[in-house]
Amino acid sequence: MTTAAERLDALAGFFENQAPVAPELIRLLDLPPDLPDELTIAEIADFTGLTAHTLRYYERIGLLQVGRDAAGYRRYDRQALARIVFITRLRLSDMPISTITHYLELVRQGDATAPQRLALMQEHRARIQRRLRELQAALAVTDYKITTYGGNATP
Amino acid sequence: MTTAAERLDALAGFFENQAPVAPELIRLLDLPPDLPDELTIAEIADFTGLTAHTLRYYERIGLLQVGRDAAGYRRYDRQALARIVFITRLRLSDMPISTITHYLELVRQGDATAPQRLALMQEHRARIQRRLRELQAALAVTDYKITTYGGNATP
DNA sequence: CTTTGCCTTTGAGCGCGCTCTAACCCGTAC
DNA sequence: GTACGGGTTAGAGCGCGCTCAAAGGCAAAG
Repeated sequence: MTTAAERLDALAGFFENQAPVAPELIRLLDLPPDLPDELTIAEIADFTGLTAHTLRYYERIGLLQVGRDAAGYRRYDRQALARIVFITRLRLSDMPISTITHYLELVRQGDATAPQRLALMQEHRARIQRRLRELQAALAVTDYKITTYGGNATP
Repeated sequence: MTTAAERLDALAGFFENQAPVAPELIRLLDLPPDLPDELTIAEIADFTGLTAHTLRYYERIGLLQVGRDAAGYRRYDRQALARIVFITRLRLSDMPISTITHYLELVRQGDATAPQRLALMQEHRARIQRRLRELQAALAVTDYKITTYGGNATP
């Protein structure tokens, strides 16, 4: 069994494809080959590492749309799963939920919004790169401290 | 004039030195050579990019101790400045304020706590590295999206 | 039939890190 | 003197992203 994080890696980037998730992806994702087409909230939570609470919250604020079965229970198909993974990836890079919502809204509006989506992603990439530089600077300070402690107990 | 961010880089890592800030650092930091020994809150805010509100807040929660002049105004010496920069660096790498407070408390307790401080920094370094990997994964997804938009307007 | 456990909804609560407000004080410029 | 642009305090408020609680429904196991 892989970890939730590894599975996220495997699925990320594919949420917009209308085509069904490719078989090799399913293998990568460690899904049982006889995986039902629809997953429960508990399975999605287990798979992605999000809590069921968070998944319901995402739906409540309009970040996600999920169907229901006869009993009123949520049913997630493979595309929903891929979308959740994509959202998770954006969240992990600190994209605000409002921006993700906006992005997905653009997707729903169709091809005409592609340039805006591109711009949004480029801006996000720049932000990530700034953040990477910040973190590397912080890492340097931390390493400096660690080295100092290693060589000399006096701060 | 350098930016606040560049000045932060120059000062980071030196807060614990009891020695006065070295002259070459002062040059790096773009401080006027006749810099008074004590700075006002507005100067510190300008220098670090923090707001005066935030500086007061940090002091209120015990993260910082700052002296007062005759009129009751805060006066920051060079060591205080270096400490603020160090704190800022840790904050930028998402160290919780409570952990920074704890770390500075250990520093105040003296050399005996060096091993604990070392451990704390090592743990923090590991966290930063995890975060760097996460961000790089997110960057890959973002780049995938950008490439897709570049090659083909259809998502 | 009842227990058990997971599901549903709405709404409230929370932890973090600021950020702002109100009421007041200080020192320089006119 | 008085206006003005700083500073001071204690305390309240806020935005974000969850997280939990209450009250109840569904279905398989015993």
